[in-house]
Amino acid sequence: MVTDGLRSPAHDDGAAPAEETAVPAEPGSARWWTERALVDRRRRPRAGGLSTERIVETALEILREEGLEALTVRSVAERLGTSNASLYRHIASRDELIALIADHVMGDIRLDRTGRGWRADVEALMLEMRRVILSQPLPPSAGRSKSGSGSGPNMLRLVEFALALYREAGLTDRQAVYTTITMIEFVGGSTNIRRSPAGRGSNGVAGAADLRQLLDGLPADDFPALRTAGNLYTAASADDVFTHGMTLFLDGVASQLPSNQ
Amino acid sequence: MVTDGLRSPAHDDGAAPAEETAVPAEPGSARWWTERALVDRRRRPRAGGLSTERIVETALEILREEGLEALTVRSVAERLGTSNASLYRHIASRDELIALIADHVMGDIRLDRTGRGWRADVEALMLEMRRVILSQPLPPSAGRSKSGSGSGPNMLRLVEFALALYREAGLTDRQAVYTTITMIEFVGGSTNIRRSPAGRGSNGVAGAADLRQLLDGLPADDFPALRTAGNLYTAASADDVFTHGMTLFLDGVASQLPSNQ
DNA sequence: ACCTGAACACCGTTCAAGT
DNA sequence: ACCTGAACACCGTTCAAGT
Repeated sequence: MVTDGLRSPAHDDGAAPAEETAVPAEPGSARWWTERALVDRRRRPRAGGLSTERIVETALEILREEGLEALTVRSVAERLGTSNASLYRHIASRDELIALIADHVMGDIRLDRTGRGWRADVEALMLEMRRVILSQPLPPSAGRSKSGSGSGPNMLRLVEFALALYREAGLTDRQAVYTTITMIEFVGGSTNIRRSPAGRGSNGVAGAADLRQLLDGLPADDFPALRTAGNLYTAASADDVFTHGMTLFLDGVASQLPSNQ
Repeated sequence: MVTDGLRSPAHDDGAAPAEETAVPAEPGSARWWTERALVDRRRRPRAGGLSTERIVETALEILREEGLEALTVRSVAERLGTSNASLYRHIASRDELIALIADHVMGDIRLDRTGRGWRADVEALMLEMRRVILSQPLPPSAGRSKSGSGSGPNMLRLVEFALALYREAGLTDRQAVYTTITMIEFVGGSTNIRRSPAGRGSNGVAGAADLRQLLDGLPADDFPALRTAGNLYTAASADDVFTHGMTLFLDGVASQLPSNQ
């Protein structure tokens, strides 16, 4: 399954004189970011013309104002006052656009030390990550879910910051790497589900009544634990769950520090 | 933003005589599952006709054989030998189909006790969840990312099992609920990113060389931690990272047990 | 090198008409 | 109640032709 992304079932192996490009890099992957940096260098933008930057910012506007479904190549072009075909001079596909947006947004994450030790630093970082990811309107994992994700400049900057944090806290290089990746996955996972239908910043409480009703309709004897814990389950806010999960994570990290052994 | 899912910008408030339905429930939400259970009861299937079950199973075939992009309402209809319009007698939209698939797949998760204590039980459960989620071919969070997710019958069955596990381990009701949700989010998050371009069961090692090259091209002084930890970062396998994260999680849970205080 | 109108090959969904 | 052909209103992407 090498020609992923192509629609035609016909492969053209050997037809082209093999210009080293072989398989096109998947948007968001390490190779894609590498190749993109090279291509970007030989651009000759015109006065008042398009640019990747302008495209991404316009796309982000649409995303925030109208949601993911409204974000089409055509809608971006329209808002920019050009034809949709013009965008393909700067991005090769809609997937590329989304990969660019995903990393662009991560640039909003503030990377600050609190001065109150590693645990406070990590906690602040995780809350900040969550804040920014949730400020992204709709595609909970649109960009992040792609394979090889996390290779964009802003994600690398985040990884660098986190690695240093964990190393200074006392973890080994190996532990720091694994813990950093785990942290990123965990925060991402916490924003994937249990967001209320309304979207944005709501806490899941909105759907509590609906969930309550669903549980009430269940066969009484088949879900004893869910029955007794019912109210807690339906009313659990996403923020509280995140705080709890973060505590578990931090406790786990703490138990690996040399000072703890 | 109440008319989510509709394309027309025109609202028809007051036009319809308000048949209690108001806003249509979002596919995968608690209310949607509840309403669906009712509708399913008054079906009168014909001999050899369609059924939601057949549609979901056919869709899953396409998903496994050809990936998410190939899964269209039309392709499902074609494989079933009917017109695409016919499917709309059983599902109201493609989103509904995906929500049904997402929960259907969760039915493959085996819920067994190991007999070796809560920690072994939780570990087995998490590995089993991960196995099944990764066996789902491509939509890492297609169904799970929708708001209010986790209300399908198979997810409820999983939640029930996990709640009982944590309660018996010694957590309070509240802790058990929060820990269960955290666990589900964590496992989901671990399958969202860092899967190799090839898809399936690969461990991220596939893209190691590409990532290595990307790091080598970075400004030397800006990423010191990433530089020194570089090889570990590029070569980290998704399975090893998951195992590490699971250990952090389990250690965190252990520290909350009464026996630990 | 950049931009564009027009077209191609798809989508999901609806609806009137049939059984 | 169920099924369907045909159509509607979109998509992403390509390509020849322009500057």
